[in-house]
Amino acid sequence: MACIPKEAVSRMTRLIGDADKAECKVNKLRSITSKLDEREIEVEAEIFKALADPCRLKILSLLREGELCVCEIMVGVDRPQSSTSHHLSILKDAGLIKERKDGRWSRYRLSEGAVIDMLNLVKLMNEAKV
Amino acid sequence: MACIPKEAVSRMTRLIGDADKAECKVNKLRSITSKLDEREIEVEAEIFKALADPCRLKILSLLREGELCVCEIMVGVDRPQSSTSHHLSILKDAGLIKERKDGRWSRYRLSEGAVIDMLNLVKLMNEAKV
DNA sequence: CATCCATATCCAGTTATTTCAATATATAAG
DNA sequence: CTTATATATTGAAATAACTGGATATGGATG
Repeated sequence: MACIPKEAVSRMTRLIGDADKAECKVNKLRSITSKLDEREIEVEAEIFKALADPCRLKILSLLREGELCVCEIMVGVDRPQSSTSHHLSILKDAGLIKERKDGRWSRYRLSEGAVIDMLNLVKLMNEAKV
Repeated sequence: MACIPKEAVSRMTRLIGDADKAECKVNKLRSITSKLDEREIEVEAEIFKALADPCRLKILSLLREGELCVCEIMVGVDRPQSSTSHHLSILKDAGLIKERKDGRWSRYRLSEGAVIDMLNLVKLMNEAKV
């Protein structure tokens, strides 16, 4: 309850007309968000944040072709090493890609699961917009 | 070609062993990213960015129940008016929600299409992580 | 047309992200 | 055990994003 918006409650009363019904709706709305797991939402936002960068989306496109090591990804996205490595760690922390150490090389691949579905979906949404 | 990582190319030669094969792989990797539409990726990142905030995820949860006006959303997410309005405009610009003006009230609803699938998918990914 | 009211926009302060060079770590090879 | 090499981490500057109060906009109402 960071800032109880009393202002909004009175607006709702005007909107709905009946003070009791408005009160009821307030409780209903609050119950929806209070049932949400704060931690879980945080993690979901983290996953979306990892996807919210053009360079990282390019990395994921590259990895659709299969496992690649960092130097190959650098070439694919045309970025310096430290930058590439940083993006990879964000994707890994979000669980979108997996790492496999192979001597001094690090090989990355897409995580099994919903990553590809996600990328396909957003492509669909984009087309729908236009 | 912001910064051609020659360093990476020589690494790839060492990784692959054969200089010709390495050259070939470089071209293949570059062709993947050069075929990507820069503008399209930008828009996709924009969509993910809109989803990458806990408050906005809460708003989308609220709207799964149906159309709501701004004052109701304020109550649901417990944020001041300007903040709520700002988040709504980001979601709208990304095409995730639609607005309907009704006198001086603004009513928002989820866009038809893939929004809900997206939210369900990320929930799945989250569970898979744990 | 003056006023009220719901929402949007602007603004300034704060915090988070991106970027890349420089440095650190860690594996391999001599 | 010293050197070379592949990647990770750090640090610092630039940019972008979030927040909430103040103000503007635009519809409704008298």
